[in-house]
Amino acid sequence: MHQCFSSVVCRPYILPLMTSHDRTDHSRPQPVHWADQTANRIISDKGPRGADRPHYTCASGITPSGTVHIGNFREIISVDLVVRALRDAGHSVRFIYSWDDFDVFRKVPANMPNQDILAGYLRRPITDVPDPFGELSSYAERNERDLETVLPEVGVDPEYIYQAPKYRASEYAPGIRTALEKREVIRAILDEHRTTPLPDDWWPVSVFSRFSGKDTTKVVGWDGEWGLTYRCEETGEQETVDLRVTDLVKLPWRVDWPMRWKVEGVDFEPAGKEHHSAGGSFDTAKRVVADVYGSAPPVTFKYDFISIKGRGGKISSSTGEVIGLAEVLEVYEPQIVRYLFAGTRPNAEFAISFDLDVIKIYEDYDRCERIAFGVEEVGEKRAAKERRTYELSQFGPTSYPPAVGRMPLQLPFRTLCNYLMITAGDIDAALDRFAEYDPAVHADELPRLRRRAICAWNWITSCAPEDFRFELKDGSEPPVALAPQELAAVHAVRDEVSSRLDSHDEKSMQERIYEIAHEQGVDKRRIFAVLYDVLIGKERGPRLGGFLITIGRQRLLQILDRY
RNA sequence: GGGCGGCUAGCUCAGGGGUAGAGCAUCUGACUUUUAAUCAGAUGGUCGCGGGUUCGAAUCCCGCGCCGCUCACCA
Repeated sequence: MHQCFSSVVCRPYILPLMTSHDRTDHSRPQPVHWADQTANRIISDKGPRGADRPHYTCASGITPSGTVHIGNFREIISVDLVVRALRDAGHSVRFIYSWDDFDVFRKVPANMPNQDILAGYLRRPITDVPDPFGELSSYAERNERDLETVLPEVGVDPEYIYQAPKYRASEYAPGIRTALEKREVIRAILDEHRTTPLPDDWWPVSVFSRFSGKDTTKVVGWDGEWGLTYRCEETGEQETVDLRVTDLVKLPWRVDWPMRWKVEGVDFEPAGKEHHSAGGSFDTAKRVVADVYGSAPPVTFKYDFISIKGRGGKISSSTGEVIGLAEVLEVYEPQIVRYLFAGTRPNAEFAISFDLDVIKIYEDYDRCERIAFGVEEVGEKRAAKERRTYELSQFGPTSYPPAVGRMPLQLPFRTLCNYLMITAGDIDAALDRFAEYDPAVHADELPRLRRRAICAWNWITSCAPEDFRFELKDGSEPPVALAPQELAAVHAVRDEVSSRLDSHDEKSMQERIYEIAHEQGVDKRRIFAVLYDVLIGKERGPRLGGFLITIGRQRLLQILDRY
């Protein structure tokens, strides 16, 4: 049993249930994957499904107050993985994603265009802020759409809930009224952790002014039922609204969150570490949902932050670049994005790398796949974990095990990069260079293979270190200056290529280079440096024997004929 | 000040009462040494410190120490 999961957050609600069955049932082994462990916890904490619980409800959500970045994505994918685990266990699940687009626009993010236009809309609900790109109906929708468009690419497809229309249609009016009725209960809960107590005239609601559109208002009274009176601080105007029809009132975050748990019947929702400490918003929300709304808080866990390695370092820099899911998908294929998150415990921080680590991640994933298919043998415990991680990384109709019934063709990332550099990014030409790749056999895998190739090429052109990159010459460049013996060696290589390249394999070609070095009296280290210089203008390069064969006779002669 | 997490091999981390683990690094060997290539093998740790429980503790309990994060505005 993981210590972190029995934190104070849930203790009052899980203890009675756990003693009744799961804890005492030793016949069933603990699942190896955190998503399955969480699913089990949801089932045992929340009880079996039944008439009043036809499905488990798993929730995620965020304020679309800016570009949704990869750190925010951790929450969504974490929920998705738990949803998968519940469904794999045979349960019906509702997966909701709440956009808090009735939230206030507090500051203009650096990565948005038309900054001064946006600045004019501060303190209004983000659903009323215009799209700075001038395409969609609002700033909120811009940020929502950007994420909603890309999520299906990683197999995530929640039911979206938009809070602005719900608030404006007064769907939450009963919840707001309850908050007003329990004003002092809420105040007491929030005050417990505040340095300065909430002022006497504090109310658990915020109101957007009908006169200014902004939330710079003050509640001046409540009639005990549906009538709420506020004053607009900007215009001095005052009016009384009916909660059942007004489109101006919302709950503050710490009350809004538990209210929605109650309304949607949320059984599970994780939260970032900024929410998950004593006095944090989850901590107060779980008390508010219990003491104000009379409902048990969801099962939860805390997820840690994501950092970025090899590309600026921060997810969201003040200079404007934001690393979102779309940026990660430029370099990592979708299953590997899932693999990154499925393979890391949520409460562990990790970095998404854009540097040389990318190669290792691809290799790790391919190994995981081999283990999952039993092609590579490891210990049973490790195998079980890798298998499950692999399963959770797959999605869609070709989910594990694939319909074709065999392990997908693996194109090693490093080799793929080399081939792409030789073909200057021509993906089909690069795929053709793989001996294992047979268009007739692998036709159904072509989209996936192409996707990997696109990622590899993106990585080479925008992330890979200079040392790694090369560009094959085309023969139009001025020849490299060489000593006579070196020139003779190059000629010998040219002759070899011209007459016998096709009869060589990687190894024999490599050996032939050594022979030529010996025959021409060139140092064996030196001949490699010379050939790399001639071919790609660098001192080092991919292992030469295979490299020459890969480049092919025609392109080699195009270059070598200059000598 | 409160809360959470970490402290295990040189590095990154897994393990969580029963002989201390992996990858990378290092070293040795192989491939007539070539992008941080591949293969075989080896070296390497008082599991932060101090107590306790136990036949047995890296693991559970108590205390302490660093390091980091987070809340105490807003969300």
